[in-house]
Amino acid sequence: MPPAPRIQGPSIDWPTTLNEHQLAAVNHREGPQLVLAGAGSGKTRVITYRIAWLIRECGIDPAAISAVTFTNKAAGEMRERVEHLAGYSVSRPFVGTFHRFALVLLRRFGERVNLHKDFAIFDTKDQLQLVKKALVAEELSETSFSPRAVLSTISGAKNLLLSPNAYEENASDFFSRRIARVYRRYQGLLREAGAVDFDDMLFFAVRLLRQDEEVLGGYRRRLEYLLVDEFQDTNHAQLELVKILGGETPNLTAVGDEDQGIYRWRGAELDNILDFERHFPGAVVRKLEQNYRSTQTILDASGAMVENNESRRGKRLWTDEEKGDPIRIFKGADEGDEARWIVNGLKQRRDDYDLREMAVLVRTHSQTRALEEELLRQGVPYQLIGGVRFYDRAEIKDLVAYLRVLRNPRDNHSFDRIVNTPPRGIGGGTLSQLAEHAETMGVTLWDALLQNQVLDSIPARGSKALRSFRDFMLALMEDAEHLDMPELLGRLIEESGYAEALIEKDDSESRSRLENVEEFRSAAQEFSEGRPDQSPFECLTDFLDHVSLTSDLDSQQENGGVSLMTLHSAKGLEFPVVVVAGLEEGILPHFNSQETREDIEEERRLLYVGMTRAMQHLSLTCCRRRRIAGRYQDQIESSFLAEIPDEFLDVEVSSHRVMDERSREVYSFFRTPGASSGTTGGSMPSVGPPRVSSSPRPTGSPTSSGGLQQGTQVMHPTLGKGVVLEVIGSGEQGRISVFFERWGKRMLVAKYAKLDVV
DNA sequence: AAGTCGGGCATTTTT
DNA sequence: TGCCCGACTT
Repeated sequence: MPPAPRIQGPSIDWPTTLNEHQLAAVNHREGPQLVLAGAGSGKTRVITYRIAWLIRECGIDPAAISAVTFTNKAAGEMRERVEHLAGYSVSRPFVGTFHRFALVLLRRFGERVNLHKDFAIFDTKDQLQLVKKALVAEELSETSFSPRAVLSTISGAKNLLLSPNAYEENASDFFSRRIARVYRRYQGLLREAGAVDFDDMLFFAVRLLRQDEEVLGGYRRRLEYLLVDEFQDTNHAQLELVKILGGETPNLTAVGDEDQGIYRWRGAELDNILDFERHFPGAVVRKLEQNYRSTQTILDASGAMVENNESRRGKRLWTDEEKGDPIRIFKGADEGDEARWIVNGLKQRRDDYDLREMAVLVRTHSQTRALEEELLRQGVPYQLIGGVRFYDRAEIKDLVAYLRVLRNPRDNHSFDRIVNTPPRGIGGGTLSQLAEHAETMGVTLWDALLQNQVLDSIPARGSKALRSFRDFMLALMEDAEHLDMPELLGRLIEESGYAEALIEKDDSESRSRLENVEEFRSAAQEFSEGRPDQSPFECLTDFLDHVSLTSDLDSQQENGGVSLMTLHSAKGLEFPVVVVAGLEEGILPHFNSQETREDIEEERRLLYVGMTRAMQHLSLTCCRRRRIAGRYQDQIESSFLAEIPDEFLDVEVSSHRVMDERSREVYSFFRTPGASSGTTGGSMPSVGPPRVSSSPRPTGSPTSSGGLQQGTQVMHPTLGKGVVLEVIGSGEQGRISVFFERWGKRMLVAKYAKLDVV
């Protein structure tokens, strides 16, 4: 419960609380401004103080201010700080995520863009299943159209605000024309189910504002000041949303750091921040370069590295604090050796730091295994951040699907999920008959289920099960009108046989599932208690929205251990002690992200984000050999390592030698006939100083498969050195199988292979 | 209709 | 090496 309304927060002495540049950004009056806020330069501070300043010093109505960010967590922290600084008042500024902003809009006016009144929000897993359904409907095979790839294409289209029609108009090749059809079908399935996906929320919000002058007018009149955090992560739709809301003369404060843009692969456009003045003419640009987090060594080292990026405006971070320790580099023998060194190092720091002040950052989740094993072995408590999310668990998704159907029985997708969960004798045969009836009648599965003549035409066993399913669902729907949510959930878990099925099984997994079910129920309880004057139905809608938009229901609880997480999830955090592990080619930069300059630059930013999380002590590690996907591979240290000047480094090379059967095999493979050059180098990474030339890639003219034969040594612009194993076919169909020393066997399409003979 | 086995396959993931 | 999906079995 909020405390009694009051207007004033604590008194603020602005000039002593903020540095000169922060103050200028906070005191900015009219028009657009871009605040380029380096890591640790106090960007959240600028946003929160600016809101407080507008309210307290300029007398702006809080309701005329909106601040949007990307994560619930950031929004929550910001809200808290704003309330503290600005004090409570009758109205409040909107502080939340882009998606929540759009959701508020669409819950009110969604019907004006043909959205279902009670639309559900489908998450990534729902989306993927829907894409699969769409592929089946379009008679396309999953082998040639990978659902994930199709989904990401659709998502990309939506981010660019391309409707299925618009996308189709731009689709020139065979592949994208097919995708256009899947996109259209996918969107149809969503509509049919009365649902939207994450991307739709932004898409339809923009569409609504574009086509409905009344709604837009209302927003423009009310909303005077807009603040956007993490502007480097905005995609086209979000930029458009900001532009529309801002109108001709946007009072926009955009805060961001192009060096920390790490979501390009998800549609974020760095150009939104790089070309800010073009998007918002007359914009004032300010830089925050004083850092309050790290030592000068960390700032200089990371700065020197990220300077290799072209896509940046450039800045130089400095601090009043001391120079600090050099950055420790460790080159291990393998991932076990690496983990051992890391854990030993953390243990040594235990005297000076709490374990929760330490973090190990990795590029991919799979890297955590070796680290976890070692932490476990040495008895060092740790917490894995961002593993399986609560709401992603099957049992939670089941219950959510039940609730969705209760709220909106048209939701075929959720219907599919629960109709036989737990197993109640409604198998594929019965279901496809029901679906057929629904199809011919042109109604939803649920509507078909209500028709007695439909059930009568289905064999007795199946129809009996369907009837009983229908009856308890009908009863629950009635309950949903007047029971509060915890009670409704209780009855649901009971009537559906969900609890019973789990209790009956009684293995360790079922028990933990049952626990999660209970946890879900108490989450519902807590939620509904917080809003006593809502009708049960409204409360249900809000709760489902909350579940969809919240990544971890019970935000990570602190267990006092070392934090283990990916570089992506480390953004926005800081730790006195940080280790970034796996600085190897193929890991960081990741092998799927080194096709283009933009790919590489994003990987470099990823490392930059990791390094700048560190306050006092930073270590970077790599190893000569690593098990990747179950196979040992020889590794080459990341070229990023060579971009950090030696003066900041303290390098240690592991004395452990690695030369077992398998690596010898690979080694000898490259010394066999044909490899006359005598450069044994290849598969054995150098142990010397980290000096890899920054442009080692000879790019010659691409060759056709002509001239290539088994045993030919070749060079690929990104995959590196390899040996041709086999040439298959020729011309359009030609394939070449190559064994790359770094990646192993790869099949390439001859036409595009870009191979040079060595 | 539901459980078991084996092949294919492996990023990052704020909402 | 382990997970997930699909085919196959009972």
